Amino acid sequence: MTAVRDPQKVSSLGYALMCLLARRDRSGYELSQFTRPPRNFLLWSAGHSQIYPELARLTKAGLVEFSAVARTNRRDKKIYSLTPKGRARLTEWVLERPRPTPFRQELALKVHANWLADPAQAALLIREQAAMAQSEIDMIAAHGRRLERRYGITFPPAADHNLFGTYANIRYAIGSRRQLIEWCEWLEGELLSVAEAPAERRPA
Amino acid sequence: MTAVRDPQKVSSLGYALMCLLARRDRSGYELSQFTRPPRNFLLWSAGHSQIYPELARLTKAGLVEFSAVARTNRRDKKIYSLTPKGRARLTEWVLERPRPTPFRQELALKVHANWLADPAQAALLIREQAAMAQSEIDMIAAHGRRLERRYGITFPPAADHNLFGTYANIRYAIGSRRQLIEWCEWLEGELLSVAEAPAERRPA
DNA sequence: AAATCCATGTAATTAGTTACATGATTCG
DNA sequence: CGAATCATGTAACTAATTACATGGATTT
Repeated sequence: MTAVRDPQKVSSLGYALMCLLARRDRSGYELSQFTRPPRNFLLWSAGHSQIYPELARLTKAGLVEFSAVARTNRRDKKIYSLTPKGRARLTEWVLERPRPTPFRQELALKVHANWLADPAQAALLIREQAAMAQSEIDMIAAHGRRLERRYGITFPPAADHNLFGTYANIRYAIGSRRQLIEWCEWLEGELLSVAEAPAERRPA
Repeated sequence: MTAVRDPQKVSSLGYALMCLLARRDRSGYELSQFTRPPRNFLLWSAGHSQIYPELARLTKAGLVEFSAVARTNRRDKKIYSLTPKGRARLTEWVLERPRPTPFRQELALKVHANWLADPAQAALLIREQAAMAQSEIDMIAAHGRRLERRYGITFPPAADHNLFGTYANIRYAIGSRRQLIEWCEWLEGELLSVAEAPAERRPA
């Protein structure tokens, strides 16, 4: 009675890879570039060690296939593509309700337990987070400009353009970081306001 | 050479539980209420099946301890509390850089692959997401009001108040959802603009 | 009477991370 | 000549989800 996983069931990561393959054929290595910085902020985070086995599963399920590209003195390169079956499944899936994202941010924990620490030092941590968010915005915006150049378009693209989804996700990624920065700035101000209070009025 | 995990190493979930116990002693069941809706948006998502083993690990590591409360006709209830060692560890940890949150939202994938679907139907999905975010905002705001009543305070609390971290996280949770709603509204508008275009101008 | 809450756990499986392993090419 | 990039994989482990299991008390 050892349960075996339904080989037709596709994980979120599987769909992420299929989303990319729907646009164009790619190798596992190329796919892995989308799941790590700076592109990971737009789609799905994953390491390459998760991607290769997932591609094997998708292949077994008949949702993707690959052609081996032989190369002199090197291991074969596998170029994956969506099968018609894979495209059909992906197209259905796109309109289904996404599963809710579990909320797990260490920063929230540290803010929750903030009262244990010195406010001035906590403010420093928050300032650093804001700076990181800003540099991520810069990276993402630079990536957007690269795309505009490469495809000879200007953002925003029409909503039925191939790259519209990517643009929408860039917009989201930047917007959510701006919101984070605003929050950090408010938080830093609050923390500094108690940190700056005369020492006699604060507990040792 | 089978590697065994360092019993002193604490997972993020472990710190989440310690954060809660730093405020007051609680049972495993009570802790689990914080890690699922509606409170999960403020701290850390987890199921109870993850919490009970984690409490056992923290106990073994000497970071928390419990006193069994005997109850007639019922299984003992365990009330956990932070040990001095646990409090020290938590206090150090609060000021350390949080690990980056991996980005994994199915919605982003569906938006990426949006061009495969009918824009009018995609717009519906997006509208639904915005509505969900709004009802989450309402739940979180209601939770905030409950806290104000229960502790006889008015938000915002002073930055050195016990509940300041909770308030800050409520603010973040609401702000990020507002930002999501704005994005959804923009996105819906864009999708409808191509959906409403005369049929002759769109591909079948 | 049924559903939900209180309360605590374990088992099985899937998902994700970190480390190990290999080897050519290209760039500075 | 050393580092980064291209390229593909496996092994070991940690984290998270889903399902199984139990049972009294309270609410509808």
